[in-house]
Amino acid sequence: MNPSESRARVTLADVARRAEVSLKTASRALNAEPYVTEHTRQRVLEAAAELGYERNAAATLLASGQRSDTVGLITGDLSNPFYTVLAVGIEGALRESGMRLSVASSAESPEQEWSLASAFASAQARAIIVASSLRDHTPYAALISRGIPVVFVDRPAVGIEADSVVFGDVDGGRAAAEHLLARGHRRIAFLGDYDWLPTSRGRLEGITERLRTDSEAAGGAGDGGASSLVVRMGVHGPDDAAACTAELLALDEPPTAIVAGNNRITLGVAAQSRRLDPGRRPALLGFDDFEWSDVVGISVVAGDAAHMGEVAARRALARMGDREERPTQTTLPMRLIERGSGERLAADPA
Amino acid sequence: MNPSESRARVTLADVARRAEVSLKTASRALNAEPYVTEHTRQRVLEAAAELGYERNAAATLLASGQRSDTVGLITGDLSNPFYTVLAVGIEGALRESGMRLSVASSAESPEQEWSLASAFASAQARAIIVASSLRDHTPYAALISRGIPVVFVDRPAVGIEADSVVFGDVDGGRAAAEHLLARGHRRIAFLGDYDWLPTSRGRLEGITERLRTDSEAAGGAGDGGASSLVVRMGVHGPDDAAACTAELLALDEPPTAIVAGNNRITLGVAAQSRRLDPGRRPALLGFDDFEWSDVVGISVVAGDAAHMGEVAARRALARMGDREERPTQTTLPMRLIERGSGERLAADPA
DNA sequence: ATGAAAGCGCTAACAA
DNA sequence: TTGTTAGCGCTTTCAT
Repeated sequence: MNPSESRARVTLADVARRAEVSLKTASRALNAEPYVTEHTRQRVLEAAAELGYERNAAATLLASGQRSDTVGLITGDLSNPFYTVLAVGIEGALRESGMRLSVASSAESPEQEWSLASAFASAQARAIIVASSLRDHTPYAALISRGIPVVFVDRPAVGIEADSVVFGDVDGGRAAAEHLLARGHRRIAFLGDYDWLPTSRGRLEGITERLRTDSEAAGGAGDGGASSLVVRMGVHGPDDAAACTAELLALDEPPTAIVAGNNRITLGVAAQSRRLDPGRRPALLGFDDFEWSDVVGISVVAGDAAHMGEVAARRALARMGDREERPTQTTLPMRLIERGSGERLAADPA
Repeated sequence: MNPSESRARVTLADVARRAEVSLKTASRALNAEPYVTEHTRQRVLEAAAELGYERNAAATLLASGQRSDTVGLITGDLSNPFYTVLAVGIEGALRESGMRLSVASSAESPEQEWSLASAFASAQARAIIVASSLRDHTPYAALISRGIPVVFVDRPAVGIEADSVVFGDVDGGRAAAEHLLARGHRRIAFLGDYDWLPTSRGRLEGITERLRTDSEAAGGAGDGGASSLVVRMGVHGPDDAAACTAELLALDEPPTAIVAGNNRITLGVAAQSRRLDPGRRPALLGFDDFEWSDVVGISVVAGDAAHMGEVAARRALARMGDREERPTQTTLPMRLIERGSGERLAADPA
C-alpha cells in the first residue's frame, strides 16, 4: 500500500536489536547514562542514526512518571505586542534553566483558556503562566494542588491564592493624572478596555483618585479649576477606540487630554486624533509601551513587559522546586515616559 | 512529608474503582464513546469529578498510537509582529479543524530550531510549520518521511522538496523600484537583513532587476538619468538600521529614497530619518506591513501575513489527510500601499 | 557493564 | 452493554 517510505515507527527495541544489545543498554546509551562502554555506546548511536530513530516523548514521560520540560503560556491575543514581549522575557529565563516555552492563545475566550490550561496539564506541562481572561480563577486551584505551578501575569488571581505578577496600575493611573493636571488639563477623558479587566479598573482608579484629590484642593482654595473626567469603558481594540475618540472630540466641550487604557486603544486614539490640525489635537497619554511609540512621539505610562516575563518565569521555576511557600504577589512599577504627546498644554480658556 | 495536599496522581483506574465499573467502561464514558448507559456514564463522570481526574495525554497518545492534535509553529522571533500575525492566521484555520497551535521560538538559532523541530516530532505533533533559520533543510526530510507534514512559511525549503508558502518577494522588489523611479528617484538605497535570507535576496533581486532595465533604457535614450543603487545587507534590527541610515544620509550624495528590507529595518530607518527636517527626509518604502504604519504614514510593500498563515495551515491540514501528493510551492502576492512616505519626490538637482 | 522483567496510564481487540 | 487481556515505547527496579 505504501509506495516508497518505510512508515513503521522505529522504536528503541529496533535500535537495540540492530546494535545487538539489550533494550536497557540502548536506552542508557541514548540517554548518556553512565555504565556503558564507549564502544557499545557508539554502536547504539550508529544504529539509531541508521534507523532514523526518534525517541517517543509520550512513552518517556509515561515510563518515567516525570513532567515534561515545557512551560505553557496562555494569552488572549498572540499578536498583541505586550504579550509577545512578555513571552520573550519568559522564554529567555526558561532557556537558562533548559526549559521550553509553548505559547497558546485563548483568543480571549474563557472556555478556550480553560481548555488550553487542561491540555497543558494533561500534557504534563511543568508549569503554566497565564494572562487570564477568566473572571474567577478557582478552577486553577485544582491544577495547583495537582502539583502544577500556575503563575498569573498582568492580571492577578481572583478567588484563589496564587502567585501573580502585575504592574502597579493604580500608581500608573495616578502618575498619568498628575502629569496632565500639571499641564493645565481639567477636562480629561479615559478610554478603558472591558471594565472587568483588573488593569482597566486599576488604571482608572488611580486617575479618579488623583483627580478627586485635586478637585478637593481646588474646592478649598477656590482657584476655579475643578477637574472633570469623562470615562468610556468597554472600548476594545483600535477601531472601537477611534470611534470613541471621534465622539468625544465632537462634544461641545471636548476633553483637552485623553488617556488610553492600553496599547490597542492608544493606536485607535492616535489614528483618529491625527485627522485634526496638529495644534488642535488633545494631549495623549497611553498605557503600555510599543515599538513605534518613540517614532510616533506618544507619551506612555508603561511597565517593562519583558521583565515581567522574567519575573513570572522565575517564580514558576522556583515553584517547581516543590517549595510549599506561600503564594506571592509581585507588583512591578510603571513609569511615565515623555515623548511629546502627553506634554501638550491645555489651551487657555479663551 | 507532604503537608496537606493529596499529591498522588488520580488515574483512570481510580475513577473506575470509585464508579464500580471496569477500566474500559470508565474509558468509554470519559471519551463519550457509544455503548455506555446514560446511568453508568453519569456515575463515571461524577467519580472523575470527585476525584479531580485528569487524563494523562502521554498515556493516551502511547496507547492509541495516534499523533496529538497539536501543530507546532517555529519562528525566529516571538515578538516580531509579522510572525505573530502569521500565527493568528494559522491558529484560526486550525481551530476550525479542532487542532491546536503551539508556538515556539528558535531565537534565530539554527540549533535551537532543529531542537524544537525534533521536540515537536517526538511529542507527536500533527504537523510542523516553520519560518526557518536554517540554510539547508535536508534534515527535515527525515521528519517528513516519518509522516509529519512540514510546511515552510515565508522562507522556502532549500535542499528538499517540501510544501512552502512564500510571498512574491521579487515582484515586490520590482514594484518598489518602479514606484520610486516613477517619482524621480535615481539614487536609491536598499537596507536588507542577512543576505542569506531568501526574502532579503528576493526583494533585492527585484529592485536590482528593475533598476537595470531602467538604466538600459536611460542609456539608450540618453536622457541622463542612470540610476544607482546603494545596497547594505546584513542590517539586522532597528538599531543597526538606524546606524546604517545615519551613515547613508551623511554621504556626499545621499540617497533620495530608502527601501527598508523588513519591518524591523523600517523602524530604524524611520526613527533616524525623523531627526531631519521634514522637507529633507528621503522617501521611505518599507517591506512588510505593521499596525502603526497608517498612523506614521509609511508606505509599504506587503503581503497578507494572516492569509499566509491560513494557507500554510490548510496545506498542513491537507497533508495530514495522508495524501501523497507532490509538494506545492505557493507564492502569495505583495502589494504596494501608499501612505505618504514612499510618495515623496526626488528633489530636483539644483 | 549489561540484561530481564515489571509496569507507567491508557486504548484496542476481543470476549462475555 | 460491559469486562478482560494485551500491549503502546519507554524507564525503572533488581539481578547478573
